[in-house]
Amino acid sequence: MKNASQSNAAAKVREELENAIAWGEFAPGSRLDETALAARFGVSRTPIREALQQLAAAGLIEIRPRRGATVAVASPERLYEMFEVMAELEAMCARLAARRVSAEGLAALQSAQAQCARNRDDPDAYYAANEAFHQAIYRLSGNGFLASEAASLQKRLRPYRRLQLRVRNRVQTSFSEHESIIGHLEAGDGEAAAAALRDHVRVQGERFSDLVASLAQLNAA
Amino acid sequence: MKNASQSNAAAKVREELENAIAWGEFAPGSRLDETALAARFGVSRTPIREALQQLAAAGLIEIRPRRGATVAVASPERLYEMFEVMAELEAMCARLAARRVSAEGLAALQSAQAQCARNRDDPDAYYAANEAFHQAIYRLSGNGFLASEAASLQKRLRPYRRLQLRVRNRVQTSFSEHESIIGHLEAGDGEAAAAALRDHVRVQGERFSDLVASLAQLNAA
DNA sequence: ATGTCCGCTCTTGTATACAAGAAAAAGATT
DNA sequence: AATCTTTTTCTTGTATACAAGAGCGGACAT
Repeated sequence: MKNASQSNAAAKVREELENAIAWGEFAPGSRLDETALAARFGVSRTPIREALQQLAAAGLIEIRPRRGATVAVASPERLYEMFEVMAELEAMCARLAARRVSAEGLAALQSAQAQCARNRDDPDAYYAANEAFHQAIYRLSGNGFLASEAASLQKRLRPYRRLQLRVRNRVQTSFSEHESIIGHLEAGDGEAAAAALRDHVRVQGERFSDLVASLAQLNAA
Repeated sequence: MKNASQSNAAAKVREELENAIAWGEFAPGSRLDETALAARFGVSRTPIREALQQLAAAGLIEIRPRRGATVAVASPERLYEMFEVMAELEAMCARLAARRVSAEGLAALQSAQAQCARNRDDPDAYYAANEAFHQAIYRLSGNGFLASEAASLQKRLRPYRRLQLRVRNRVQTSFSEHESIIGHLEAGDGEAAAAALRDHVRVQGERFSDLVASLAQLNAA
C-alpha cells in the first residue's frame, strides 16, 4: 500500500519527522533546528531542508523566511475548521462506498474493526487501528484521489486526534459508532452512512471543549 | 490576500513555475531539468530543488528518485476523481456560505460575476475572472481552512480547467450557472446552492468527453 | 540487420563552503 | 538601574564541489 523505503535520504527523513510529530515528540510550536536534525539523522543539512520543504507544503510544519521551521500550531478555530472538512471528506467516502461496496470490501472493513476491538484498552494502539479503519473506508470509496486527500488530512490531524481518544469513554463510543457505520454500508444506505461518519468525525458540542482542553495540555508539555 | 513577494528565491521560483505550468508552458508530462531551470531563473540548483520539492508535495509535479521531475500527468479516471472532489468541496463552501452570507459578501460575489461578464469573449480572461468568482465563494464559506484547501485544488486543476472553457458555449453556460448560484445564496438556500455548484463543477456526461478531448489536444501539443 | 554488453556521459542526490539576516549579548548613555 | 545602540554570534539561504545511479551509444557477436 505504501512505497516503503525510498532510496534517498530526504524521503526517509521526511517520514521519520512525520512520525515524530504525530507521536508528540515535537509538539506544535516547537522549533526544528536544521543542524540539530542533521546531526540526529546523520546527514547534511541539504536533505533535511528538502524534507522540511515537503512537510511545510503538506501543512505539518511552518517555515518563516530566515526564521526557521516550527511545528504547525493550529488555533482552536482552525482546528474546528479542519475537522469540519475532514468530516465532510469522510462522509463523501461513505456515500461513494455505499454504492460500490463488495464482499471483500466489507470483509476488510470488518477485519479493521476487529483490530480496533482487540485494542480497546490501549488508546495508542486503538488510535492506530482506528486510522486503519478509516483508511479502509477511504479505499472503499473507489475514488483514489479522494482516498489520498483524506489520508493526507488524517496525517495532518494526527497530533490532535491522538489525544482525543484519551477522553473518558471516547474509545468505547468510537467503537460503537464504527459498528453503526458498517451497518449502514452493509445496508447500502449511503446517506445514512455519510451522516454517521460525519457525526463520528466532527467535533461539536462537548467534544470541542474536550479538544481545546487536550490542546492546552499539549502546549503545557 | 496573498503574501506577495517572498524574500527568498525558492519561493519566487515556485510561484513562477506554478504559473508556467498553469498556462501550459510546461505541459503535463514534460521534463523539468534542474540545470536548465537554474539557468532560466539565474540561481543555483539549490533553490530550484526546494521549489520542486514543494510543487511535488502539492501534487503539481512528480519526482521519481534519480529520474528527475516531470509535470504531473493525470489519467482521465484520475481527472474525473479530482473534479468529483472539487465539486464536493465547492458544494460544501456554498452550503456554509448560505448560512453566513452578508451584504458585503454578496457584493463581492456580484462584482466578481460582473468581471466575468466583461470577459465573456476571451476564454483566458474569463478563466481568470471565473477563478476569482469561485475563490469569492470559498471565502464566503467562513471556513478559512476549507477555503485554502479548495484554492489549492483549484490550482492543481488549472492546466485542465483552462482548456474546458474553450469548449463551444461553455463560457455562456458557466456564466448563467453563476447567476443561479448567486440567486440561491441570496435566497439563503444552502442545499440548492450546494447542488448548483456541485453540478457546475462536476464533469459528467458529455462534459467528460470534452475533457478527455482537450486532454488529448494537450498531449499532442 | 538485430540484439546484447560494456563504457561514457549526463543528471540527480548529498556534502561542504560561503553570504547575509536575525537573535542575543555587551556596551554606552541618560 | 534601565533602555537604546552596537557588535558578536548563530542560523538560515544560496552556491559550488563531489559522488553515484540512469540512460545513451558504440562495439561486438549472432
